[in-house]
Amino acid sequence: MKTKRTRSQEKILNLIKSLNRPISAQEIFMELRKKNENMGLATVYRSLEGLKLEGVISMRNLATGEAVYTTIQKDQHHLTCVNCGASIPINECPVHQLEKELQESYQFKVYYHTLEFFGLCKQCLFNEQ
Amino acid sequence: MKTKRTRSQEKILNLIKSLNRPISAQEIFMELRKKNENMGLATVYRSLEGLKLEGVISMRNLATGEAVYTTIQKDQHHLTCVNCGASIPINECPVHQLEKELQESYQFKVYYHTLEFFGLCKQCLFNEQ
DNA sequence: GTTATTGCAAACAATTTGCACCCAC
DNA sequence: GTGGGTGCAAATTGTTTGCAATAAC
Repeated sequence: MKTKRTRSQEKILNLIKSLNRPISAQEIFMELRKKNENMGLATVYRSLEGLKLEGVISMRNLATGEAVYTTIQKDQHHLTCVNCGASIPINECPVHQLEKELQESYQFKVYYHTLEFFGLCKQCLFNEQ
Repeated sequence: MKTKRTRSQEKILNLIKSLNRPISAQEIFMELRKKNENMGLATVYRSLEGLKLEGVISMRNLATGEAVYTTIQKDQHHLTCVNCGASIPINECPVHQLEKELQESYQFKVYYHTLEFFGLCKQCLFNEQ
């Protein structure tokens, strides 16, 4: 929607693009500090808000409730263990066709989707008995 | 895994079962209070933790970060608007087969999955331009 | 009597807000 | 000079923890 970005948004977007892992707002704050590109924590949150709205980054909540951000990577999903919180990436994704259909039937512009499986990982399954 | 539940867990599970909508921990606390089945907020959280581990309830995070709980309802997914936060339920779900395969290939006991689409709803799409 | 469960209040952590300052145009 | 963008600190909110009191077996 909006086209012009603030300097802070650019810095953050660059950082996120340069990583290939999800990163939390707090981590972004610290990473930028390391690079001497200091920025207030509030600004980090405000910038993420804008980028999210623009549809260039995705957000998901970890088992801890903490939110992490990435550039929109199609079809990177996870198995999350409700016991230990482990997050195992998987590659399969069967929702392309559905996404297309939803856009039309609901007139909803889909930026991305999250698909997460919750349960017990191999280890916890073993330890729990 | 565990079979015996605490009294608090039973109360909460009953409440959750009696609703057919997701409910937050805070709301559970207040609902129980209304029913004169008072319970400390900490106990609510501790009980939910146990039920989650047992695999009888599912948890998902709203756009606000707040966590809501339901009995495990197969295939109740949502379109979530990144602008206004609206959460539109949909019925379609194309991941059954995959879920089965994942259980086997990762030896991960899947309790449930979440599938959420993020983007702009009809209204916000319209207002943003 | 021993162990698990609970309530309360304090602690915590992530996020948001208020407000004064500042920089770009 | 005006307005959006920013930093800082305080406020808010959801959740977790410590501990003493209580209930279950």
